[in-house]
Amino acid sequence: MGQEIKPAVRTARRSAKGPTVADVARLAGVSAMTVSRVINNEGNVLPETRERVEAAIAATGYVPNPAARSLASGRQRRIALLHANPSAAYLSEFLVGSLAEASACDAQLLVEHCSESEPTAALVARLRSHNIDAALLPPPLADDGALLAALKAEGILMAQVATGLPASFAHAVSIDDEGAAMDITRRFIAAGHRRIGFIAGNTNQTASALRRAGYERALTEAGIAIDGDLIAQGDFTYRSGLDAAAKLLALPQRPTAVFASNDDMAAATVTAAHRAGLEVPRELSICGFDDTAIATTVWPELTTVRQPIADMARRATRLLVEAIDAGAAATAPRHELLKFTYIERGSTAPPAGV
Amino acid sequence: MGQEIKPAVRTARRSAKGPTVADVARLAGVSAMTVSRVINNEGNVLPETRERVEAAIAATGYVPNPAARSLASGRQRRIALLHANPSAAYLSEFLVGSLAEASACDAQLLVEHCSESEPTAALVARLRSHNIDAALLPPPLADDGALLAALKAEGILMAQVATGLPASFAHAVSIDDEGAAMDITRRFIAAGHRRIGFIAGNTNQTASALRRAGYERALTEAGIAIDGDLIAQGDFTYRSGLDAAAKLLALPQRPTAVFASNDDMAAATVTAAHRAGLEVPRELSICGFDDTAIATTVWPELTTVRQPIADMARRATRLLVEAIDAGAAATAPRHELLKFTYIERGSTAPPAGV
DNA sequence: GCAAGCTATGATAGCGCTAACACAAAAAGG
DNA sequence: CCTTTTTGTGTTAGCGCTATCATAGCTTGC
Repeated sequence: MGQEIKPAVRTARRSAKGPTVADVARLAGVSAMTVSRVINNEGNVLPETRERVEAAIAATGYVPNPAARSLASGRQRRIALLHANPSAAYLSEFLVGSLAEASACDAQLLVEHCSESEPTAALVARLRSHNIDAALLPPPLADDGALLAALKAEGILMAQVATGLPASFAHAVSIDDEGAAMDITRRFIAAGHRRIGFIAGNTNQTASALRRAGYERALTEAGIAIDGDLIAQGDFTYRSGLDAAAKLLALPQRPTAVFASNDDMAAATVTAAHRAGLEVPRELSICGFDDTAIATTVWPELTTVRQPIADMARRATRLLVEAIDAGAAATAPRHELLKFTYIERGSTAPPAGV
Repeated sequence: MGQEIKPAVRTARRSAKGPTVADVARLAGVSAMTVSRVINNEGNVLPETRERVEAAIAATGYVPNPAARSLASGRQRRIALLHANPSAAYLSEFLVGSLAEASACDAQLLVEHCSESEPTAALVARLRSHNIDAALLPPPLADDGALLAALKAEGILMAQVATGLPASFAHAVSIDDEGAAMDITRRFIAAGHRRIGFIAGNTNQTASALRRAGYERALTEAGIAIDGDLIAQGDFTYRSGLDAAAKLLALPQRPTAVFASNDDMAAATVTAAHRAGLEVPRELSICGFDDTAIATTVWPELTTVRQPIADMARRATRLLVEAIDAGAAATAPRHELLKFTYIERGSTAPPAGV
C-alpha cells in the first residue's frame, strides 16, 4: 500500500576514481558540455568561461577518461608503425619515442613488419583491415615511392621519418642531413685533413644522397677537388663498410680521414684500419653518422653526428595524431627539421704530422 | 491538437560500424547480458546457450568494442615496461613482442626507463601515480631484488623475463639457460675441443651463473677438469669481452674454443682473435649467446643460441594481463620456460688438426 | 510439501563523455 | 526596426558494454 519506497540511490559503481566532467562543470558553474568544449579546444567559448573551466580542471585534477571519450565520439586513432629491417638500435629508439607520444595522445600504435617480398597491395590491404588511420614510416620505407602512393590512394595519412625527399602529400620529420654532412667534413678540413674519404650509404635511401652532397659541398667550398677514388659505395651494413674501407685504405695515396654515412660502416672502417695496421685516430680519423649504440661499442669510440631518433619519432607521431584529428579539415602536410648534434669522441684527430 | 508527432529516431551516430552485442543477442535469441557473459567466459551459461551465442558471434563477425568495455567495467590494464639499458637490439625485439600482445589483449603499455641512479622508491612512486597494474621486467631489472620487493609491497604484479632466479611472488618467463650452455659446450666437446674457454657474464644477472653452471656441468660430464684459467669474467659489454678474450688468448696453452656468455662478448672475441693473428674458426672456435643483430654483423657470423626474445616478451605480457584480470582471485605466479635454438654459423669448427 | 538455496537468464541503469539539436542573447543586415 | 545570422551555452540522448538486481525454474532437506 501507499507509495513504494524508492530504494536509495545505489552506491556508485566506481570506487573513488578521479573527478569527471560533471565535477568540473559544477565547480566552474557551467554545463558538462562546455567543459567538453574547453577540453577539446573547440571554438565558441568565451575566453573568461574557458579560464574558469581551466581553473576548475586544475583545481580538481581532472583527467579525461579516454575510454569514455572514444566511445562517445566514435573516434579512434590507430597508427601503424611500419618497419622493414632498419637496425635494431634504430627501431628500438624509434619505438620508445613513438610509443611515448602515442600513449600520451591516447592513440593506438600497431607495429607491423614489412618483408620486402610482400607485395605492397597485400600490405595495404592488411592495414585497411586493421582500420589504420595513419602510418609511421621510418627509413627505408620512408623512401618507398610505391608504398607512399598506395597509402595515399587508400586515404591513409602518413609521416616519413628521416627521408631526404618528403612527399608533397605526406608529413615528414628529418634532420638536415646535408648540413650535418657538411659540418663533419668542414671539421675534418679545419683539423687539417685534405684527403678525406667518403663511404656512401644505400642508394635506396634519399638521405644517402644528401649526406654525399654535404660532403662534396664542404670540399668544394674549401677549394678541395672532389676525387672519385675517395668515394666508396656502401649500403649501410657493417659488411659493406668493411669492403668500402678496404678499398679506400688500399689507395696508393690513402685518405687521412674517412667519413662513413652511418655508424655501422664507420665501425667497420675502424676494424679495416686495424687490419691494415693503422692506428685510429693518429693515422686515420673516422667519423660516423647516427650515434647508434655501436658508436660507443667499438674502440676507439666513434665521433659521429647524433640524430635525435626518439624525438623524431615523437614528432612524427604527434603530427599524425593532429592530422587524424583534423580529419576532413585536412591541413597541409608539415615538413619539420630537427637539430642534429656533432659528437666528438676518440676516433678523430688532426692528421699525423700536422 | 492531436498528438505531437514524435520525430523519427535520429539516425544513429555511428556510421556503418561493426555489429554490437545487441545484434549478436538478437540473432542468438538471448539478451545482451548473456552475450556479455559468453564473451567474458563467465560461468552460469548453459552449454547449448553458449554455443548458440558463439555461432551468432561468428556469423556476425562481432568484435567487442574495447572502449565500451573498459568504460562499462571500469577496468583497465596498464602495464609498465621497465628498462635499464639492456642492449638496444634486445629492447627492440622485446618491445615488438610485448607491444603486439598488449594491443591484442587491449592492454596499455607504458615504457619507462629506469636510470640506475634513481632511487627505487621514486620509481615506484612514479608507477603508482601512473596507476600501473603490472610491470614487465627484462634483464637486468628482473634480477633487482630491491625493485621486486618494492613492487610487491605496492601490490603491483610483475613478470620477470630471462631471469635465472624467479621470485616466488612474480611471474617469470625464461629459457633454460643452463641447458643451453650445456648444449653449446657439449657440441664443442663432441667436435673434439678439449680446452674450452668461457667468458662469464655480469654477475648482477642470475642467468650468468646458470650459463656458467651449464658450461661446467658439460665439462664434468665429459670428464674434462674445470680449469679456472679458462674462465674469464666479463660484464656482457663488447669492451669487457675484448679484455676477457685477450686474457684467454694470452694463456700459455690457449683454448681452441671460446664460449662467450653473450653475442657482444663473442664478437669482441672475434676481434681479439684477429688481433692475435688467429683465424676464426680454424684456429679458434667462438660461440655466443642470444642471437642478437651483432651475431650476423661480424665476420665470420657467430654460432650462437637463439633466445626467442619477442616470444618471451609476448608470453610475459600475456601472463600479466591474465593476472590483472584474475584480480583478487590471485592465481599462483607462473614460471614458464621457452625453447632455445642452437644456431650454427661460421664461427665454430673442429679444432685444427682433428 | 514448502522454505531455503541454487542456477540460468533478463531488465534496468548507468560508466564518462560528446553529437546533435535547442535556444536565448548579441550582432549584422536591409 | 525587424528580420536573419552568429555566438555561447545548455539539454537530451545515446556510444557499446557490463554491474546489479530481479525473476523464473529447479533442486534440496527435513
